[in-house]
Amino acid sequence: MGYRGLGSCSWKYAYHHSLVSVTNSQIATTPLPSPWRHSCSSLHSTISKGSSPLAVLHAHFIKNGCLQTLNLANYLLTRYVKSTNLDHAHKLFDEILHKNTQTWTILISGFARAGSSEVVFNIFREMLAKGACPNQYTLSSVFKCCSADNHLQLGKGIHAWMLRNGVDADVVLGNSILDLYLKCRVFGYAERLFQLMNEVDVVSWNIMIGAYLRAGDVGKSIDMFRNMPYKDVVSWNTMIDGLMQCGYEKCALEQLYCMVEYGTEFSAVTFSIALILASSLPLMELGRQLHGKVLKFGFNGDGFIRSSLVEMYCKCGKMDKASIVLNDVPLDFLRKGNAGVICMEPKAGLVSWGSMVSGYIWNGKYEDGLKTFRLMVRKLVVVDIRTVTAVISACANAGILEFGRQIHAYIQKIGHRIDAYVGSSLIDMYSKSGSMDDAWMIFRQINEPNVVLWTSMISGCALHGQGREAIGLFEEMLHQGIIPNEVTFVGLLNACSHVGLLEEGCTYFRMMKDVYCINPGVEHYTSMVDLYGRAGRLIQTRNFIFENGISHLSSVWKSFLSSCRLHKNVEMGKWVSEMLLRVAPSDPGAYILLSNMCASNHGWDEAARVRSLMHQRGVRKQPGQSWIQLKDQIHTFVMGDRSHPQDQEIYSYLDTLIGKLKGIGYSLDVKLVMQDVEEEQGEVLLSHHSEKLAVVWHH
DNA sequence: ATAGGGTTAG
Repeated sequence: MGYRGLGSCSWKYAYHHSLVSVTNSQIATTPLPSPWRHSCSSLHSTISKGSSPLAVLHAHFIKNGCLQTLNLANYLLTRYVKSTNLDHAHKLFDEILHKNTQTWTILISGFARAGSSEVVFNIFREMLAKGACPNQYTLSSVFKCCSADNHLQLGKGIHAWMLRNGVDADVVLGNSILDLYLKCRVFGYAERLFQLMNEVDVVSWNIMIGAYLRAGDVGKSIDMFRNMPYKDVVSWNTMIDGLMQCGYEKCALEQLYCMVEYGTEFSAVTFSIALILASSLPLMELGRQLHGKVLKFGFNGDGFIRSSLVEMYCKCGKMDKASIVLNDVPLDFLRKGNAGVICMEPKAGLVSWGSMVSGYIWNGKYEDGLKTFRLMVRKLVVVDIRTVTAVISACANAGILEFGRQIHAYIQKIGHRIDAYVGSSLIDMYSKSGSMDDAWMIFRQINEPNVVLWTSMISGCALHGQGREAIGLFEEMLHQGIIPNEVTFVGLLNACSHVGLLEEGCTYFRMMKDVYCINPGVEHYTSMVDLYGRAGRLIQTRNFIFENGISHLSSVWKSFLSSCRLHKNVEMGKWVSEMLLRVAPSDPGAYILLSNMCASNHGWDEAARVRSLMHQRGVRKQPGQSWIQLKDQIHTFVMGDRSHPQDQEIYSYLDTLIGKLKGIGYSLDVKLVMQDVEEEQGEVLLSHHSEKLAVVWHH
């Protein structure tokens, strides 16, 4: 085992024979070396006194000069790495004077597993500089870091070096190179490598299929999935999860049933994925069956699965069931006295607590969410920052600023540093709820070159129509060497279109394609159509749509239609709405927009015809709602709503307010009402718009 | 030693 492939290569440093032979001694797999065994009993007393066993061993090695015995030193190094004590590992590493390939490799693979890519690259460079010869393990660790860090150049360089020197890669090493190329989206290279590899195993196929799914190429991945010679659990998991991520929930469910039929045993990951599937469909029945199996197979101690269960019940609206899962301590694990599981438990438990809090928010039960969060804080000392992040994100999407603020305060109280993750979700929350000052404060406070962080600030500016600020941020970001991604450009283009910065928008769109090689997605195209349309360049808009082959996207036509209305171009508007209805016959928005446009030109008959067509086709529109939060309570309003306990007061106050507004020259744009109602009635409907009701309640 | 699950932004 161990060293192969590189042994025969013409490694350019000559003195490697000795190193290579040492490499062949299999330190990590041999039983404890004898000096260690001798000192075992003497060590035992020291260890039991409470000092760290590894540190004691380390001290012992230094005292007896064992560190310069390579296999002993490597053994200790392995122990440090396995206990994820990387600082100590590095220190020990520096103390070892004569390192062999294995010494370097142990350290490199340790840091690679911890995700410290930069450290790995540095050690690897040092290793080459010292003339040590990397083996298959070393290289696959380095490749892993390359793919985690998107470091295509380095990976390519090493691969080229391997080819030049006739270094064979075994399957594992081949797979890590394959993974690198796929993670960096150079599919051509990956495909050629896949064909040229001497040996291809399940993992290779899984890597390929997973990559195609991530890229959204469902057809190709299904094709490969069918043709692969053997499928393991991971293959099925990858396929089911990927289909779900691509929005093919039904297909994913089908594959899940196929998997059962095929006879592949479920792993913990399968349960986790299947439960997420059940909550996104949502299929309560499937979820309950899965829950039964989870209990049967004893997977209920797994934090991921528990939180998926909680989330599933929350999404199905069964909060009581969710809270039962949450409070169900896995007694099995306690009884077995499985120390590892119990140690993991607080963290895993927190994941499900976080899901529970998010679940309450999802279901609009903010009070319960807050209560659960407080309980969580009281019961568990350490709060996992990741779950807190998810909760903040839920707050942002539900628009409950107060809750988010409390969590923010809590994070500061426990003294946790606000990193890019939490920061991004906080910025998102503050900007969505209108507190731009707070958003800026967080942004300035973090000062990290993180794309998501900058993107959330740019998007926040876009949301508030601060186009110039967004552009300023973007330029500053480029100046700092941060590479923008597709989401960054969504925010930036939106900012441009909101403010009507046509020139700038076009420049950035070109920059995105030409400089950053990002293929525009639906959002980018829609933004561009919006940009041209709002600027009144209707012909240009039409040309843009056909030139880019995006006439199948309903969002594009909807934006175009709004622009037609904005610039009162009825003729173009009619044509656009025909296109829209052809593309999206079951989208209520299409009918509303069209009927609105007819109505604003007094084409009441036509407007009514559109509406009846909509009813005929069974398309229904959800009425718009507005919320407002006062203290701990959320008040919900629908247009013309009379259900609020204090509706009398609200309406009379609203009428007084509108009377006053009219007195100072405010007029309601009756054209904005889509129905064929009398002018007067239209005014009433508009003035009782849900947002107005909510605002009035506030006073 | 290589692949798979839930921290952030549209």
